[in-house]
Order: sequence, then C-alpha cells, then structure tokens
Amino acid sequence: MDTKSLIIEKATKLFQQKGYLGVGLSEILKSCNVSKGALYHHFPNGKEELLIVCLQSLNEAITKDMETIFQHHSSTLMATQAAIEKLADQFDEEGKITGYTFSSIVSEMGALNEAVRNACASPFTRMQEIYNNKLVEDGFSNDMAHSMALMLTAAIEGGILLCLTHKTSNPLRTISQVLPILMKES
Amino acid sequence: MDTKSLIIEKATKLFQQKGYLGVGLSEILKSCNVSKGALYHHFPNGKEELLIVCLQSLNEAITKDMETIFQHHSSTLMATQAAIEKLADQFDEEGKITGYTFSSIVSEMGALNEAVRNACASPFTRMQEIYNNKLVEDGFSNDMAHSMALMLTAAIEGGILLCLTHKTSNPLRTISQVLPILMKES
DNA sequence: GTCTATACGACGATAGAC
DNA sequence: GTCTATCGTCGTATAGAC
Repeated sequence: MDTKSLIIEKATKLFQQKGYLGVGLSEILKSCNVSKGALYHHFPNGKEELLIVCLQSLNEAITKDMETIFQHHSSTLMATQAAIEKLADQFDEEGKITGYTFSSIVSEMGALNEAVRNACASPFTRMQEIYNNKLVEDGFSNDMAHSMALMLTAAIEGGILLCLTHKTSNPLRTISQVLPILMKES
Repeated sequence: MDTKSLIIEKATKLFQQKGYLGVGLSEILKSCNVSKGALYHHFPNGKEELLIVCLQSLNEAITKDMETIFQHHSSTLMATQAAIEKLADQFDEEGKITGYTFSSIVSEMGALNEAVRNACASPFTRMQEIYNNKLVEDGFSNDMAHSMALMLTAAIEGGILLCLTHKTSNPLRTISQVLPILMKES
C-alpha cells in the first residue's frame, strides 16, 4: 500500500478513537512508521486537511458497508439490527468502535471550523438516506420514513456514546431489541 | 459569587461546547477574569480535577432540572417532549446546547482516563433512572421501562449530535415527533 | 486567596539535505 | 518522496511575591 493510503487508514482509526484534538501528528506518524516530511508532502495543509480526507474516506467505507448489509436483509428492521450487532460485537472484541461513527469528531466541533463540520455532515446524511430508502421499500410513507431514518441514526450514535461511557455493549444491544416497537406497522 | 463557583460555572459551559481538550486553561481563566494562581489554589490537581468537579456539578443541575420537568407533566411522553423542546429552543436561540449533554466530553474519552469516564457515566445513569421511574408510573413493565429509558437517553444524545452537525434544531424536533410511536401501548 | 513570572514539554508546521 | 533538524506557539503546571 502506498504511504498516503497508509496514513489515511491509520489516522482515521485514531481520530475515531481519540478525537481530532486527542491525537497528535507524532502519534499518527509513529503508527505508520513515516516521518513528518512524508505527511506534509501528501497533505500540504497539515492536520486539518488530513482529517477532512479521513472523513471522506470514512464516508465511502461506511456507505459501502451499510449498502451491502441493507441489500442482504429483507427489511429495515433486520438490516439495522444486523448493523447494530456488528458494532456491538466489535466493541466486545476490541473495546472500541470504529464503524459508523464520527461522534468523537463531531462533538469537538465547537472548537473546529466549517469545513470540518461539512465533512462530518455528509456521512450522516448518506446513512440516513440508506435507512430512508429501505423504509420506503418497507411501505412507510415518505414523511414517516424520513423521521424514522433520523431517529435510527440518532439512536445508534447515542448508543455508541453510552457503550463507550459504560464500557459495555449492552446499550447498543438493548436499542436493537427496542427497534421492533418503533418499526411496527401503525 | 465566590471564585471557585465562578470557575466551575464558566468551565462547565466551555467544556460542554468545545470539549475537554478544546478548551485551554487560559481561556477558562480569561472568561472568569481570574489568574492561574487562583485556579490552582482551588483545584490543586489542575485541569482534570476541574473537569471532574464540573461533571459532578452538571450532574446535579441536570437531575434537578429533569426532575422538575417530570413532576410537572403527567406522562413520560409529554415530559420528554418538553425536555427536548427546551433543548431545541436553546439551540435556536444560542446556537449551542449546554443542557443534558456531556457528549463532547464523553466522545474524547478514548484519550482520557477512568476517573473521567466514571464522572461521565453517573449523570447518564441518573437521567435513565428518571425516565425509568416515570415509565413504570405510566404502566410499563420493569424490563420495558429499562429498555425504553435507555433508548430515550441514546436518541436525545444522538439528536444533539445531529443538531450540532447540521446546524439546525430539526433533528431533535423530529425525534420528539416520533416518540409517540415508541411509547404507544403495545 | 490572588497575583505575575516562568519552567518545560508537546504541539503543528517548516526548511533543507538526500 | 522521504528523511532529520528546527522553529515558534501554546499547553499545563509551578514558584514565590503580596
């Protein structure tokens, strides 16, 4: 793999785990065995440019993964539960969550700028679209699908936060169990 | 007001808005018109001790506020919707959310330590208890109440995240509209 | 109890050799 | 394209005067 891709890959995971401000360039570089010179060659605008590229890369990876999951399950409910289970399992095994989440970055946003905010917004929007389309397939009205897609996005992000806080995957698993109520035909 | 309380008050809001790492001691001090000497007199263990005290203070403030709201509304649904509306209104007026949330701090947690994690966990737990008790009053089973209390906590924290990302209070308001489905008698 | 001055390290970023 | 060496700034924390 080329140096640039390696930096993006390692930096993305570190940003997700520790947040933008929580990771120093030196830590990223060390994890790649690369020097500052190389990093600034590929990302002339430094750390912020790297972050934005990482968010875009994350955007594509998540979209791809979610689309695959949603193609292989017949309903939104089952697909969402599969996605949540994947997150919860990862948390149990690795003690961290790197899939489907930018929370650590977004929540620092008050200290960051507009370009970063936009880079965070787009993956959230795409996830919601995936939920939305599947919910319409399920037979929900457009309005209803829109509202529920947002609710799902919020609940999962919030659930991740609770998992991190309480150091257990239970919150995500409980949310998964509650979903049938939300998606029951009204 | 005494110096110590002033520091706690100002620091709490700054931590909520910009995250722990996003706020420097100098910024806190400047907003209080106080000097480093004073801060280290009241908080000998520095920034981390200050953060933990802020989290505890936030814990009490939020619990008090939520309990009041929940006493003045007849059902969990109405109380929760009132609480969400309060958050959304604040966001429209001030462009920031300082109530009921520690997300900015929690999400940096990968870069922080155990003492901080515990200080974050307790307010989440207390909020869930408030939901839980009211849901049992509403007639839900203990199991159901527990699950739904967690879902509410997660959805609201996630909703706040989405509001910050998209710079609009719509996500929280949409979640509020969806709640009746969740709380419908089954 | 509050102040100023300062120590010391980590940070992001740059310069120039190879 | 990658390296090392270095700069300037800002971070937290401390020392000592008042």
